[in-house]
Amino acid sequence: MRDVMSVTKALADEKRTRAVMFLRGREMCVCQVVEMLGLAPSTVSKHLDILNQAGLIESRKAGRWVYYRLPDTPSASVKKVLAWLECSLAEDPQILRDAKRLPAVMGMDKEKLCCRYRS
Amino acid sequence: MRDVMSVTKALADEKRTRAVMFLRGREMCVCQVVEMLGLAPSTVSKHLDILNQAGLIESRKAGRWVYYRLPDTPSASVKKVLAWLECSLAEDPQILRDAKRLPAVMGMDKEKLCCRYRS
DNA sequence: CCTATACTTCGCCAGATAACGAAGTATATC
DNA sequence: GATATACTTCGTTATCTGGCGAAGTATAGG
Repeated sequence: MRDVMSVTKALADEKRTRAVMFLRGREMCVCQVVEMLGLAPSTVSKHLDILNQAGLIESRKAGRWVYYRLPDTPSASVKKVLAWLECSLAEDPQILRDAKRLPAVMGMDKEKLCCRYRS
Repeated sequence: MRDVMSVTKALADEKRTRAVMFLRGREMCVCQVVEMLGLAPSTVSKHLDILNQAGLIESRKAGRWVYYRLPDTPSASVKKVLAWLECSLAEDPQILRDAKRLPAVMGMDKEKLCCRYRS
């Protein structure tokens, strides 16, 4: 029960669900997610932690950066719920907007990107 | 997005998720759900409304009683999420406890059951 | 070392949510 | 009709949650 509830609660926030969706197929550091969601770094960090605790994403530390991605070997339960999101949100306008914007954010110079949220 | 969020928010509460689970394969009136969850009728009514709005259950009015059940023809999305719950919670202790108690509650005289929450 | 920086943790605040009982609605029964 | 009853709606309260900025942690580079 606790595992399932941690997943449903994690996904019961639009920003977190969007984050899961744009982590499909790529790694992102926190500041890239910050740029995509337009939230404060501390807020994004918390969101990512909640998704991580639910097993919906995992993290990798590389120097100063922390990269988040979908789990390499998700549990059967997580795999199913990700597949559900995938097909239920495939044509969602917000998700499509995010997907369209994603390449630009991924391509941005990290220096400029990370400095951005201090202005 | 709104549809998906209404589902995740509906399931982000343990009582509501339990309710979905014990509505599998049977209709229940509100007072039976009240008995199962141990909550006030007004609270249960609200929970059932939230599940209903998300398309996870539907209702049928019969005289003074309102019966709730899983949807006869769920959307593809709802069908998938119900299947996910089904398999992720199959062996959950709380769900098993509920399943064990369910027959007794279903077998109770409705008069006694519904009067119960006025004491 | 010392500074800069990428991220997290902490403390706080505003808004959302779950819970209840009381009041309201609708339907069966007398 | 009047009463009882099954449920819903409303109003209130306590708790949870999402948001921020400030302070803390850890790592790269001078």
